[in-house]
Amino acid sequence: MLRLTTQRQVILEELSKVTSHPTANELYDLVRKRLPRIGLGTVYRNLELMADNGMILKIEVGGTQKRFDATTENHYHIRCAECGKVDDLDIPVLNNLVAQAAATTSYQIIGHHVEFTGTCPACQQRLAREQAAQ
Amino acid sequence: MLRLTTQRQVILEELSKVTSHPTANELYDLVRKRLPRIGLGTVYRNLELMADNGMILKIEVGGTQKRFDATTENHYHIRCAECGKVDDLDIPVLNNLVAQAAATTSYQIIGHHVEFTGTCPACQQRLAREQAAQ
DNA sequence: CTGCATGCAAACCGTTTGCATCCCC
DNA sequence: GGGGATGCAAACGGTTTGCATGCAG
Repeated sequence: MLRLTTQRQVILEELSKVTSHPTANELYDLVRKRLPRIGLGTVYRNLELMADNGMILKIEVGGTQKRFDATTENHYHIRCAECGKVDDLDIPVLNNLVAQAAATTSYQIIGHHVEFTGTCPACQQRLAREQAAQ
Repeated sequence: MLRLTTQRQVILEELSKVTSHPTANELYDLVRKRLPRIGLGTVYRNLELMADNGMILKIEVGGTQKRFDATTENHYHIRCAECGKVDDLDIPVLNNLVAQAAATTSYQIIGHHVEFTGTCPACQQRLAREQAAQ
């Protein structure tokens, strides 16, 4: 089944090196430093494939682009409404919430995700500076 | 400020009539029955505008398209991994979660959203039928 | 050797935007 | 009358896909 190609290895390695929840394009830039001839399509195909196989986590949060994470255990995120940056949140996963939801819906539940929206420190400063300038 | 145009009224009315969290395109189809000459751009512009003014809720969940909701109070959703359908979940909003998150991040928190993933009843049946057929 | 995986480029789809015209205040 | 709002169509950005070739098993 899953063939162990150089591209696949390098994509996974580069994703593991980084904690920034990169988009496919950001990862493409990282991987291209080691494999200059890799195609963007290959990056997309492999990210999708590895996510399906549970090797990585696909984070489909608000904002336009999908993001990826080498940490596969469920955890929550906060996204900056200004710049789109995504950080991990260190709060416990609410497993009891799944039971609660299961009791009120006829869907068969697969998983859940909590996403906070906020302003990251850098954008807080920038906004304060811009306001002061007026 | 917000001018009360026919288009704006009709978009809001049609969104209020419906509980299905329509995408911009679905809403465009609904609105076009009453205003055949309305442009898709107008629908997008007004949805964005009304969301910014707190008149409607913009739901940026997983999946590709944004969805909209005339109910503006925070509530949680479940999305079918198969067909993309989105339904409301009748579980209480976790306001204490915001305090918990605030304590562990340097972001200034604006809000939060919980999204469950699952298989909707219709897709459960379809999948069972497809499996039986093999 | 076989067929899955790749590189490349074109297509796709949802969304945004520029512009001339319109019409609400 | 003036400035925001509209309709239209073109542009945009992220993602997917078709195809000929390459390479892992």
